[in-house]
Formats: sequence, structure tokens, C-alpha cells
Amino acid sequence: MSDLLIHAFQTHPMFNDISLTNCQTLMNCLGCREKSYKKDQIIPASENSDRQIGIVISGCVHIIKEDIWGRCTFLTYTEDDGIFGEVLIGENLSERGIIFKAAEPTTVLFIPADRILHPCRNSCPFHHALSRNLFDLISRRNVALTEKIEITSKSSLREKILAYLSLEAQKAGSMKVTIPLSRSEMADYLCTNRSALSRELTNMKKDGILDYDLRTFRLLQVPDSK
Amino acid sequence: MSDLLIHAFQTHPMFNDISLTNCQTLMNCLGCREKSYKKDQIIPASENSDRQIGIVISGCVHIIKEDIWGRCTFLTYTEDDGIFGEVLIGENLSERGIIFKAAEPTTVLFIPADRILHPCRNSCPFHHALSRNLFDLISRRNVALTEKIEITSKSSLREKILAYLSLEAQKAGSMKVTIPLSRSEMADYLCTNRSALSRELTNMKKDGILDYDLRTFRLLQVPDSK
DNA sequence: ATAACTATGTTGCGTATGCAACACATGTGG
DNA sequence: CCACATGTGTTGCATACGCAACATAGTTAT
Repeated sequence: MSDLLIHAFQTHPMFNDISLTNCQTLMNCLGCREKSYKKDQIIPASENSDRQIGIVISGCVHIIKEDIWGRCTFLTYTEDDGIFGEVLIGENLSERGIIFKAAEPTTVLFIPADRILHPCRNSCPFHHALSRNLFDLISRRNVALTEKIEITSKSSLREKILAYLSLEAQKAGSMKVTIPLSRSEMADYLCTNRSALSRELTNMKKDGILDYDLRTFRLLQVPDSK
Repeated sequence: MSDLLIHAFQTHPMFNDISLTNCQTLMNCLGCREKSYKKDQIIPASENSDRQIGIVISGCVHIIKEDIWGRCTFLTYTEDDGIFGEVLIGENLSERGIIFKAAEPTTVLFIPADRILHPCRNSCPFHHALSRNLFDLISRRNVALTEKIEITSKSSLREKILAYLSLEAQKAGSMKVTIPLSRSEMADYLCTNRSALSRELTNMKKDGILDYDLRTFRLLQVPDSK
């Protein structure tokens, strides 16, 4: 068992209230798999038609919606303690068009989805904890989607940028943040275009609202007005 | 017990795989409350600091996010079989700023949130079904938020309108749909402004893409191009 | 060193759309 | 009947921003 995996068992919210020993039992009981992906590689959401929940134990996964014409919308990305694929559990949901992509070298632990919800026959003691944890994580995803909507709903680009950066700053607990997105990715996320984003960032720096260098931003004013 | 409530027990996905008798037991076991609201009334998400999950048994609820400056974003609205408040279950989530509003005269059944997840001591047989159903419904909310993002991420207003109407048409299973939103609400939902929406709808009618009268729309072309 | 590639910033142009102001229809209450 | 409110459509104006084209710097391979 890799160090990464042990670390994930100890810290990842999916394994809250489950001892390391139980985590190891669980690995076997549920038939989990650990797998690594290179940057930009697509991560399949199911294997042999079995739905999987992916636990991101290192790296970052972008969650993308593709419409029937092949155009992609960058929905959201996993945080440090992320999971993905959990939306696809519901039976009558069209999973079509959701794509998971490794945004950087990424390692994932897969858990077969149906085994989390249906209690196993030996009714392992950790099973209830696992489904509660999944619940919490799904709620987080929900919150992440809500934030994304709130950001992209702002009417001006400047407000979108501020909304995004102040949320990131809030999560980091600091006015200085290093974001996990490149400029083009950030533009996609904010539903704008790269050059417009560049332009507006320049303007905001000129206006003394923020300072930045590449992926590191510092908010200089609490955006109280507006 | 009202007819509405009985109908909800028989048809609402929250009560899938639970018999009517068990639903009635459940009402008492969980301490549910039925409550009605007038149009535009705010629906409190918790009562005496107990989080509640709201089951919409008639009417429609708008889910709105308010930022710290009081500006509102129209996140999404409940479908026929809707619930709301389910995001707030996760313990470490800031529930701040989520507002539920009755968009029309609406009746709601409240279930205390913690009693759904924690199995009760008499371990009622329906308890597992209830939490599975909640799972499905949360996944639906997730899908609804994803759709909303997909719609508002479109770059032109025309594409937003098409994305919205074709999703509605898909759900209705018909090219003719009556949407549950007024023009201003629709504009809010699409993150645009009412007059721009009006103008673009006129243009689209002129271009033969759709026809409409008030809240009823008919898609005339499969939007294949673009 | 050169070439090729990627990430970012810059700039000019055209237009979609936000905004405000107005018009019109319908409903409601006095 | 009038007064008022609400929901919708229309139009002119100004501008934020999408887009394309180019510039610059850093990185890697040959």
C-alpha cells in the first residue's frame, strides 16, 4: 500500500471516523483500485459498466460537461480533498457528457459506487460512516457548483474575477492565494476569454485592486463597494 | 391528513419504496410538519436551529444565493418532485446566504434533517429507503445545478435561450413547453436583463427558430448548427 | 544555437447586450 | 370610471468584451 494511500486514509474526508485498519479492510471488502494519470489524461468514470467514485488522493481533477455538439463547459475542479463521479450514482440520471480530466499528474482511488450505498452482508462497522462521509462530500460538490454559479452570474468580468479570487482567498484564509488554474483555464472557468481576462487583470492591477504574478494573486482591498 | 400529502406520499421520489402506511408512521416517527406559503414568501430553512429538508408537495420554490452585499443570484428552482434545503445537511457548510422563496402558492412538508441520516433507535424498515431516496434527490439537485451552469456558460444570449428551452423541452418530452418562469425571472435565471431577453426572443421568432406567447414556447428547429 | 512550443500579455475593431426610458395591455381596488 | 400596479415588448445609446493578430518570455528537443 502506497504512502499516498495511507495519507489519504488518514486525512481524506471520505474516511472520517474510520480507523486505518478498517480502511485497509475496506479496500478489500469493497474492491477498490488505485490508479495514476498523467496531465490532460481523461479519467473514465466507470469500468466494465460499474460506476466508480473517484477519491483524489493527489493532483487535481477538472469536471467538464460536454454537450451533444462536443462543446465543453468547465464546471468545476476538485479541491485537495476532492472526489468525483458521485453525481453519477443516482440511477435514473443521464451521465452522458460528464468528463473527468487530470489537470496535472493525479492519483485516484476508485470505490465501486453501489457498494457504498448498499450495506454489505457482513455489515462492516465502517459502512455507515462511509455513506455519511459520502453525503458530506456530495454536499460539498453542491456548494462548489453553487459558488461557480455565483461567480459566473456576476454581470461584469471584473466582478467575476473578484468573486472568484475572494472565494479562493476565503478558502486559503489569506489575501494571498496561488490558484490551481492557468490563465486559459481561469478564463474558461469564468466563462470569458483569455485576452479579455488578461486585459481586465491589468486594469485591476492599475486600479490598485489587486496584485499578481502568474498564478499568485494578492487582494489589496476588501471589495466593499459595489 | 390532506389529500395533497397523500398524493405526495404516493408519487414523490422522496417516498419511493415506502408504503403509504409506512409514510404515515414516518410522519410521526420523524416529526414532520406540513406548511403552506403565499407567493413571494420566504421559506425558512430551519426552525429552532433544527435543519429541515423541505419536500415540495405543490407549487414551486426558487433557490437563491445572496452574497454579503445583499445581491441575489437565482440559482435554480424545484421541479414537480422537488426538495430543498438538502445542501444544508453537511455539518461544516456555511448555510449563509441561501434563500428559499415560494414562487407561487406552495405547500411544503418539512422533515428534520438529522433524523433522516441517523438511523432511529427503533430502526424503522423505511429508514434505509428514505436515505437512499434523499441520495437520489441530492444527485438531481446536482444535475440541476450542472444544467444551470451549462446554460449560463453559453457565450451568446441566443445560445443561452436555446440551451434553456431545449432542456425544458427535453424534460417535457415535447417541442412545446410552458415554462414556470415569468420574463423577468427567466432573465434572472439566464443572467441577462429583461429587455435584452425580450429583444432576442423577438429576433429568434423573426428568424423562425421558435414561436412563443407569454410563457409558452415552441421550438421550430432542432438547433443542429452551431 | 536554433527551432518549436507553450503561457502570458497587448491592442484594435466590431458588436452584442446592459441600461434606461417609454409604450401598451391586463387586472384590481376604490 | 379612474388610479395604480404588474407584466411584457420596443428602441436608442454607450461600452464591455469577444475575437483575432501579434509580441515576448520561458522551456525543451535536436
